Amino acid sequence: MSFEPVMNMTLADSVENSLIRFIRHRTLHPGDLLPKEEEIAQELHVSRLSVREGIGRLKALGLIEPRKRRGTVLRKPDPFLSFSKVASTNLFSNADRQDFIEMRVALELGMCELIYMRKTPAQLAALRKIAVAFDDEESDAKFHTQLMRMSGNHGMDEFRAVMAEFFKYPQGHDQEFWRERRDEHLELCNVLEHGTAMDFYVAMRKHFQPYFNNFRVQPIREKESK
Amino acid sequence: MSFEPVMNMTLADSVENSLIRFIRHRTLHPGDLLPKEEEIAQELHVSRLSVREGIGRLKALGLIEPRKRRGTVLRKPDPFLSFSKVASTNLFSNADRQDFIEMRVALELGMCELIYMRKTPAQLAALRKIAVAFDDEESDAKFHTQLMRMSGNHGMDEFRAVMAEFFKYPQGHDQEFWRERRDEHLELCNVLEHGTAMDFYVAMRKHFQPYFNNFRVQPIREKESK
DNA sequence: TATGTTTAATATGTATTACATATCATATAT
DNA sequence: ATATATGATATGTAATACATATTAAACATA
Repeated sequence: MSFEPVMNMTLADSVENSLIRFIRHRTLHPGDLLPKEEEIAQELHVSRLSVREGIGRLKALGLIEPRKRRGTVLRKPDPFLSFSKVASTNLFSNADRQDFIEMRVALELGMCELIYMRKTPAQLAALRKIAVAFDDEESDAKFHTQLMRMSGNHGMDEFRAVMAEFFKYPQGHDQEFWRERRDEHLELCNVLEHGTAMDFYVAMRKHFQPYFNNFRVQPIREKESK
Repeated sequence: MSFEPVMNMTLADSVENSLIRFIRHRTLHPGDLLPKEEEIAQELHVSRLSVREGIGRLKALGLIEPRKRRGTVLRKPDPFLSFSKVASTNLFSNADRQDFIEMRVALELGMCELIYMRKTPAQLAALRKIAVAFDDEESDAKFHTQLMRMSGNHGMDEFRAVMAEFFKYPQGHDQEFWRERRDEHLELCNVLEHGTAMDFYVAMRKHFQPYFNNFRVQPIREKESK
């Protein structure tokens, strides 16, 4: 059994929650306006300062965009903006990073079928062009970026962009390794064009083998201190 | 061609960025302390208020935990905390939600091999117990939660918890549908225990067929206004 | 009519000051 | 050795005042 930390909310925290609830409960949409800071302050019986702190929080989350004279306007939220900010601090543990790498590989594998379903001749041509011009590690990233774009899933694009920070090839890269990657990329193009969806999955799985070699097999993990 | 909005940074925004850069550049770790608000204010030539706003932002992102008399202490960041907050506002568009559902299915599919690699007899037993006791839609969620836990990827757990909000079965659910799900769950247990990794993937892919039936096939998406 | 300019109103942005409050560290008492 | 009191200190909250940007309306210009 473990204990939860005692509730320790400041007014700003409380305002932050109130604002979020307000948005959901009123079913506001991007473009809508929040009430004036002064009004909110009166409503919640706190000073305008505390309201501003709460609003600042929502701004950090990318939920709103305060504008002078106009008011505070709701934005179409970017799901991965805050994740990107958090990631940029470099505060994640190695265990976290490993989790992300696994998730990234899993996502790309799981997207195989969507890519197969939605591929267009133009996109295939672009992919093949990248594969042919294969040069270095950056080309590899380009190839996979294009592949993910072909999934037609916009969130996937963003997620992968954030992941790029954590994402390096496990082993050092010699010429031979990259030549193999290049060949595999070309083969992936062929399979994607002429094979079945399952063929494509199998090829992708093979392509990711270097990662799987590095994934730990042990089912038991040390419990994080939290 | 489209135009970017003009740069419009407030002092608080600037402080927020400075703090993030500070953390990364000094390679601080969870548990470390930020300088006193007053000191930061002097350093950045802004008022303590602006510093507090910036600090509040980082708090919204779950990066820090200010504590009286002690100072502002860095936290082990929770990668999906802010995402969860954003999601709870219900501001996402339907297109976003669809993306998330696709990502969730993709993740679960892509995790198949990790689950297979890391499964333990105890976990398998627990999974089978859930499958046998299958009852309603909630049981279904339980089953998949347990499955994801077996991937040994902690981030995956959290991600799925957030996704749960968006995640409902596409069609309405009659008795027949749930009976089928139950049978498939039991079959998944069998395959996971006695089949190959590929067998398991195929079974999972089949299990997710209802979702794929709902995924659009058209490769072209309307461009969001952003 | 369509485009500039001026003006005033207004909501957010910033600073200053003062004080409240929680908590750590030290000293003291039992 | 444990418990209690005390003071120092960093964050939390409030009130006030003013700065600044932006909108909308009125007006001017071509």
